[in-house]
Amino acid sequence: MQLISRKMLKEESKRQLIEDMGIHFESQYNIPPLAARIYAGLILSEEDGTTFEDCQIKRQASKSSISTSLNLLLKIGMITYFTKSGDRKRYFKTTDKNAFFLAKLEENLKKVERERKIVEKVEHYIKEYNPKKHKENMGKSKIFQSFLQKNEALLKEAIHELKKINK
Amino acid sequence: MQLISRKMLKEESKRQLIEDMGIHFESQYNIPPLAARIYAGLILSEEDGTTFEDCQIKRQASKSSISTSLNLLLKIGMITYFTKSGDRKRYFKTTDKNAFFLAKLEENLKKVERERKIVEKVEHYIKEYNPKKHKENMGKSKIFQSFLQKNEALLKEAIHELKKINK
DNA sequence: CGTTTAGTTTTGTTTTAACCGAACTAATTG
DNA sequence: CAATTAGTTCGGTTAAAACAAAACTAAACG
Repeated sequence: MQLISRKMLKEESKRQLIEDMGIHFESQYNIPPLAARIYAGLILSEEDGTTFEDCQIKRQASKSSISTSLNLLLKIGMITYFTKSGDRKRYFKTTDKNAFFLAKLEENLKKVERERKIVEKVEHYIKEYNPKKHKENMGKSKIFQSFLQKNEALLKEAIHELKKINK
Repeated sequence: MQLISRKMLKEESKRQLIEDMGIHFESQYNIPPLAARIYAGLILSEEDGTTFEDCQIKRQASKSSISTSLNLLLKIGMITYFTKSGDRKRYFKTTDKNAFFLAKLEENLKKVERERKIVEKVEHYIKEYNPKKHKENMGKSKIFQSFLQKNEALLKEAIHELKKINK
């Protein structure tokens, strides 16, 4: 009785957690809902490696959708798989946490760099063609610029640290 | 001749810059393409305040779309407008840079906090129901955690600075 | 008080995203 | 080599996003 209730508790909290994680991953990694939940499921999975079929059962989705989602997750490097000899199935699992986190940081860095480039272009344009506005803005964006710089530094530092550890 | 070519250069670089900024704003602020380009246009605009009609002409879009877009930008606080007495038109302009940047930082902070909460929930679940995996992961996510913390601190610092200046 | 003006609202249209079902393929197995 | 297995591919459906056209409204001007 107590055991059953504990198991039900676990199932329910897992279900809810996967929903929460799913929503988070959707926006964080820009992936469709199902792929996000599959990924969440793999993170929480107790087995070492989860088959295509198990994903399908757990997510209650169609074969084609599972196929698409797994292939997407593979393509963007969020998951990998291994095989067992004498067994045709593929066993999927999340990529190494550090490797993935590194990829995420690098992407983040690119984003910040893109942002800085845009800001620079804008400043340049305004300076060139709208000097009045440029003078007004002078100094106003200092905090913004310095924040972007610090953020970039923080990212670079973390990336450096991770790379050092990984090899 | 030289003047014309300089003007054309300006128009072309403005057009291109608005496209680039548009794409950036779409993803950065999660707004539709047209709204993003309108906002970009307002940033680069030389006049102090741009009318509904001018937006329409510059963006070559329908009245209804312009209406929807401007109202969206107003609602989420990216733009404001002022009026001139004896003139029914509204003059739109971007909100004060610092105010908007502050809002952006605060949103960013919320995102990071949400992320931390999710990570905590996951750790808690794994610790509770999958102690083996938990032991394996122990320490592995240290860099990640510390990065999140530093990032949070950086954001909080910038927010604090901005608030101090703004009042 | 009718008409112009400035913008809104309502009702499509088009495009894209996310998913599914069913037919298909390629390897394996009895 | 027939049948099963593991997964892919190829339409098709549904829902939502982004925009537009045209009718509408509310103020204000002559």
